[in-house]
Amino acid sequence: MCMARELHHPDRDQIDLSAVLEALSEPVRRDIVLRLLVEGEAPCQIFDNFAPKTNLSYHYARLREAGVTRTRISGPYRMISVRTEDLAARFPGLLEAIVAAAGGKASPAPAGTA
Amino acid sequence: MCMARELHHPDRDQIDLSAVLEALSEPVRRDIVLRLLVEGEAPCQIFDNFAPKTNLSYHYARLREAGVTRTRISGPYRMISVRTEDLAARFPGLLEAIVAAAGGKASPAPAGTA
DNA sequence: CCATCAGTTCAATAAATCTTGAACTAACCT
DNA sequence: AGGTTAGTTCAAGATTTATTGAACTGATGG
Repeated sequence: MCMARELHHPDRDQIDLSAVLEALSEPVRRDIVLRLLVEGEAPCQIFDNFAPKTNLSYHYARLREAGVTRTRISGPYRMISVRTEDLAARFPGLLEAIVAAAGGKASPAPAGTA
Repeated sequence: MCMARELHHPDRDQIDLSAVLEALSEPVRRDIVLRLLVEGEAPCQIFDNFAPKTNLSYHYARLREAGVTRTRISGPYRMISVRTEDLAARFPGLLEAIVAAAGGKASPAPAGTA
């Protein structure tokens, strides 16, 4: 019913390993993270060709609630970024290993996005 | 209906990142892997206090089909082990990072198992 | 104010996952 | 053969996850 002005993000210490692995086990979510690591902070719309909007919204929420991403409201946009420092502090090397593992077959690099 | 004599294991090259992450996102399965890394190859029964047998059997299958573990039939036992070399070759550093991340709150070390 | 744009929430459905009891298999022991 | 042990398969229910259309919110621009 309400659209919270401040979105919930878990504290660094509360980031749960199961939640992170689960979040990153989903290909669309992993592609989002991969792309964000290249782009840095970005508006959500850069992912509009990854899936229908309503589905993306669901995936954003899962990533955010798992502590993998941070979402900031900036005017009409949601700026999303990976919580690299928090993840590195809590689970050293984990994100790097997953990114490296996914690197070979990363996001399909849809035409007209670079 | 049939109980295959040879269990199916994916080839090293076919181990899928999503499947591995998904397999290791489950706490019971992660605890099994953690314990196996300490014990080396072990009969399944060492996990009998982790969960009901029928449930363990399900988790063994998921780990095996994801390419995380290998199961070998030895007389009346199933010997299970982690495919550390295959995982290291396919996804370098991934298993180590997950183990390190889980290390702090590893298996509950149930009494009378050491 | 009205329209639009970015993205969410709701509701409903489909699909996958988890869990367990009951019945089973295969190997071993006496 | 009969009994035991190790672990699986089947069937069914409970829970979770994924996906989508419709309706919404909140900010911006005419």
